[in-house]
Amino acid sequence: MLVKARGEVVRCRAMTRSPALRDHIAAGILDSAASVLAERGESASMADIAEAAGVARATLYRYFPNRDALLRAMAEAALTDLAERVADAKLDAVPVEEALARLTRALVAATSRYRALQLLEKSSEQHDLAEARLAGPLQALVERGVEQGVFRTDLPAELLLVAYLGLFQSVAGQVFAGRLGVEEASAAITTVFLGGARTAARPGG
Amino acid sequence: MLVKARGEVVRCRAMTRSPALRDHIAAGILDSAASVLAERGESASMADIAEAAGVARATLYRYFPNRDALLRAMAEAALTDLAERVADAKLDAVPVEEALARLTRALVAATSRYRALQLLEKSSEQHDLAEARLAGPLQALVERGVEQGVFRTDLPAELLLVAYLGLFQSVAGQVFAGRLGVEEASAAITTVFLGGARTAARPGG
Amino acid sequence: MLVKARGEVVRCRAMTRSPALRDHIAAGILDSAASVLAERGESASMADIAEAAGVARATLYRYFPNRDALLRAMAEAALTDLAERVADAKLDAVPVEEALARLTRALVAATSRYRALQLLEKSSEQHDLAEARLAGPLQALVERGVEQGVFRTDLPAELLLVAYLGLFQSVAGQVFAGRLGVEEASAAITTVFLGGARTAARPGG
Amino acid sequence: MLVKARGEVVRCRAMTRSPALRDHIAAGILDSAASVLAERGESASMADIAEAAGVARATLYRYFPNRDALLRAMAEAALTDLAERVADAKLDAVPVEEALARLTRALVAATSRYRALQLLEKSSEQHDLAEARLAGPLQALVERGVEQGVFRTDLPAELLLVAYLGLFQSVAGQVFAGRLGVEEASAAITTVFLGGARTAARPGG
DNA sequence: GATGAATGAGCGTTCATTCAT
DNA sequence: AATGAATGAACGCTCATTCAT
Repeated sequence: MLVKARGEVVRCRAMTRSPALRDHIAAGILDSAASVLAERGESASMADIAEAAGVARATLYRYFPNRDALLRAMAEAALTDLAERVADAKLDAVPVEEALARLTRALVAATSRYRALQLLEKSSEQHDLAEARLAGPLQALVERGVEQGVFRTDLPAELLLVAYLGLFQSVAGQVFAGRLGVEEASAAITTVFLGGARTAARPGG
Repeated sequence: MLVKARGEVVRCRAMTRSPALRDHIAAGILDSAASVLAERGESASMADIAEAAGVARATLYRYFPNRDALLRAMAEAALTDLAERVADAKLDAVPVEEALARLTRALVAATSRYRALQLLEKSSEQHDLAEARLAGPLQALVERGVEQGVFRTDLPAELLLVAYLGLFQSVAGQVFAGRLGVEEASAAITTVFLGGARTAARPGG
Repeated sequence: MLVKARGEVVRCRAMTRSPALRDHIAAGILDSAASVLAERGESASMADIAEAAGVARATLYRYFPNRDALLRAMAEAALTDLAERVADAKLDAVPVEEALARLTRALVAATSRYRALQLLEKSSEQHDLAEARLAGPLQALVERGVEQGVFRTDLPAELLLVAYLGLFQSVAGQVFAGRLGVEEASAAITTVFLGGARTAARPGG
Repeated sequence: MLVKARGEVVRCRAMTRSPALRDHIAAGILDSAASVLAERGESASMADIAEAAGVARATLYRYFPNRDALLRAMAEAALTDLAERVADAKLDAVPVEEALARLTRALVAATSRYRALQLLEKSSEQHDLAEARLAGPLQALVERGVEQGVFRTDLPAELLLVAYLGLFQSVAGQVFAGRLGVEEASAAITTVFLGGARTAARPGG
């Protein structure tokens, strides 16, 4: 439930008192930030966020050294949440196809929190850094698919993963936008990706 | 060859004299802006852009009333450029698969200019408004694919398009990042999408 | 009737064509400027003035190299006007006291044009430079008064002049403000100054 | 000793913490501003003033919402200062003539601060509003003079006051300019005004 | 020679970030 | 440890002045 806390990234100031309290406040801030960001988009100011969280601006900075750190912490929180769901999905226990479907459904369902991540798509660091948590299991799954001969081998596994993520992000976006239900979106992502990544697939020519 | 021109968006001040000259200068500014933005990211200031373009900041504002307008104009310019390439690809003249491959190659190749668009992905307006130019032919292609029985019919054409775009954006991003060549990326996008969108494709089960 | 023209101050650009036409245009500009300045105060922009005069901003600059020059030209025009009135008053022909009364009446009456001068009070140059035209006769008058034993000799003539000008400016301001008629103002200026400057006057103690 | 304080004009932002500190800083800024303005004239930029005051431009704006407010505050401060000196002079305790001499000496001596006011002479508001503080005692003095038969009654007291102010401003200006010492200036103002305003004075005719 | 555009400087503002209390 | 204030950088804008046509 804790959100980012004494992790390796922040920890800059505010190291005293009970860490539990710290985490609690930090979590509260992140929650407020998430809703403010979701409403007002990335244009929301630190002042807005601080106010929504009920703390002074300077206090906000005590917890998150700068705007970027806050956003990254939010992403981290979301990713942690998603990673949990992925872990819960026991992907290893089922065939690759089934695992992919299950995974996708879980992620799309959790997608509302994921929204904040959209904001970070470009600050590339988090791709490398934070997404590791989520990407790990995905990567593993894709690699298993390759090894088991389910996925084509003419493309590197990383590229397949990139393809999946793009597909996911784009179609999941339709769910945000209210143009698609969770089920339809999940099915679309899964089937299109499987179709495109399966061994059988032969390029158009 | 001119880029944004006497269009409906800008035209705020500086409306006199030869429109051709105006457009030429505006195009130059957009070019400079594109490279600055590409290098320094969205953090580049208007002053930076003005300097790069070799004009005074006030002049910059003469041409683009504010930062947002400038970015939107850049997106427009990029889209126009891409749209031209798509038009040049004569997609109607060849089978859907071939058309898709050609289209993808053209877009990926032009992708460097496309980078600026990344910055705008979220200012949604342009998605609806400007992208129409580019989305039109793509949509048409996908719809042709559906009609000709090349593409699966259990997913709406729009969704297939969304899937393609996500795939494209994600994989093309690898080209930006220097992790992939144009050819590999194009092939990956094309084959994965075709595999996933083809009639033959059967959901994971 | 001509206003500033081929004088020693401006003459910067616009030296061609018929000097008559030039002067005429310049006079027109000064007239427009005077009314605009009178209405809007010194906050009136060059654009406002140019528009009121019916010329392009750049043309305005052709006639008056900068804002200051324009204002100075206006002051000059006003001063010329006043100087004329002073000359007409034949101050030399009458006793000092009478001359002073006449002079004051003439100046106060012409005071409406003088308004523009208010704006320049602080740009000291004109005190030295332009006011010479007007100050000359005044100075002469005061000096005559001193020589003839009408005015006190314990104060330098220049200081008496300064005192007169302050008195004039302040009381004449009441006429601008509509709080005083020309006659009352003139009488007040004259009698107070004469009382204060006359030989008889004895300091407070 | 503090200068403008929790008054009715400023107080825009920065309203918290100790008002004493606020006032102190504001006073410091006004002091710096006064010297900068005195040196460079009204052309001094907000940046110049901020630098001279040793604060950031943004901070300057925190204390004074705009240039005009700053200038007005300076005028207020100067007037308050002058008003204090006038109050200290105990004008009521001595005969009118002596009071006038004392007053004038006090004002001329304080005149260096007064210089900033020159800049504002035309922004009429302060004439009506702020000068009340200073004009009150002066008016009272003049009225006393009239009542006691010291000053002539053929001119309204207000006009005598106007005359005094004009005289003062003009002659005090010579002190600014370094062309006159404090004593000479004071004596000139006093004797000329008394001579002109005394009952005995008879108009030139 | 008159014009539109360009320039540079300043204004007033917002905001992320830092400092002093 | 939390706060208000300070900072610096940028934004969007206006305007006097200059340039190129």
